[in-house]
Amino acid sequence: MASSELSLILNNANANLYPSEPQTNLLSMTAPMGRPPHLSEMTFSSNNSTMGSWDQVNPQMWTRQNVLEWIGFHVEESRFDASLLNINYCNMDGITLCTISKETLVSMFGSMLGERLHHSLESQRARYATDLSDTCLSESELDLLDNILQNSFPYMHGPSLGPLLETVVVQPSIPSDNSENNYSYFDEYTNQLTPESDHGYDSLTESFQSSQTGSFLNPSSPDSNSSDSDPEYSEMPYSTSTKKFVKQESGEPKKRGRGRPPKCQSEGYDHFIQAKKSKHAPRGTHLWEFIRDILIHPEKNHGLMKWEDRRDGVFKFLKSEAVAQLWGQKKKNSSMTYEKLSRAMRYYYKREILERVDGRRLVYKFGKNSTGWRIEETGY
DNA sequence: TAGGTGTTTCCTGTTT
DNA sequence: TAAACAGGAAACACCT
Repeated sequence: MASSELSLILNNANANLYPSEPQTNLLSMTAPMGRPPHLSEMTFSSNNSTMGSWDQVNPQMWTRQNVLEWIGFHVEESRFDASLLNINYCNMDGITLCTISKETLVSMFGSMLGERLHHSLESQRARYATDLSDTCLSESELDLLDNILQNSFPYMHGPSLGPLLETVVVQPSIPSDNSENNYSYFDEYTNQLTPESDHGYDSLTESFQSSQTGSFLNPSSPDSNSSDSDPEYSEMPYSTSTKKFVKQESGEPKKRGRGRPPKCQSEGYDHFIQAKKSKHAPRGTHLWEFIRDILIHPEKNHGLMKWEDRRDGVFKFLKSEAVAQLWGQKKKNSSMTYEKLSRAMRYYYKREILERVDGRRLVYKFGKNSTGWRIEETGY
């Protein structure tokens, strides 16, 4: 099932995994290093009480900046004493925000501001509430988001928190059928992974902007196997579906030919191409490096992958589709699946970047041409 | 601009 | 029966 929010979560994850560009600071931080700044130590720079870009976006699509901007707007509007707030409560993205109940908002921001925020949030959501009937998160996604929330608000305990995920809905624009979307595992990843891994891929902002333009409309969804009659395609705003392209070409849906079909030239697709070209992925970050980076930070990968034999470089995918989605987000490709990822992995056999591990599913081994994963290299 | 590289996409068939 | 594996084929995007 589609999930632009999960896509955003992935963007966040990738932005944190591979922070390539400085984020636009909405806040001027004056707090000393080493501790999270209190809200009173910051100045909202959202044009003082003017609505920011958040007003133009579905709350579920808000970035952390959008959320901060939104909170800042209401702090200003209500002349609320910002010193009473904790910045930790403001550090969330839209999807997380939308899972929070009114009671929780009140407990976080106080009755006055909390209620105001809740009211504003509901209003905003109502503005963008379209066809949410079939876009609820799957149970596993809810579980995963629950984890996200636990990670995001570790300081919030007790019954007041309530069932935060009850209200989670997702948008239909970016199909992503994977049930293992546990991407905010990386929410706290900031600057944790190997610095070399930052090769100028995505920034959160750009990922978000691109997704806003429809750049990531998903041409196929992994679990559906995307049959030609998949109604999802006909509802896509832009004709980015390769299958659709084939259909249009031949008139009658038939077996498509081998290989990657040429992409269509619709206006939407031009936009897509533009977005991609303007933010190309430079060399340096390869799939195997991406995999390696997840592996060499076991304390952060939260069960996506694990070492089977650290010394020999044998590892296993625990959440294969989640890893694939994460990789897809990194490459701005929302239709990435484990099947495709694994094909790319298999090409590494020839180059001896990976070695085959026979008889074991989801298990691979680094080959002699891979680097940076050995204990001697990483130091741990 | 052409060629190389590294995927990405899709496929059929096989194995677990 | 589904998921994963295997590998051919071709397209695509980026780099040199």
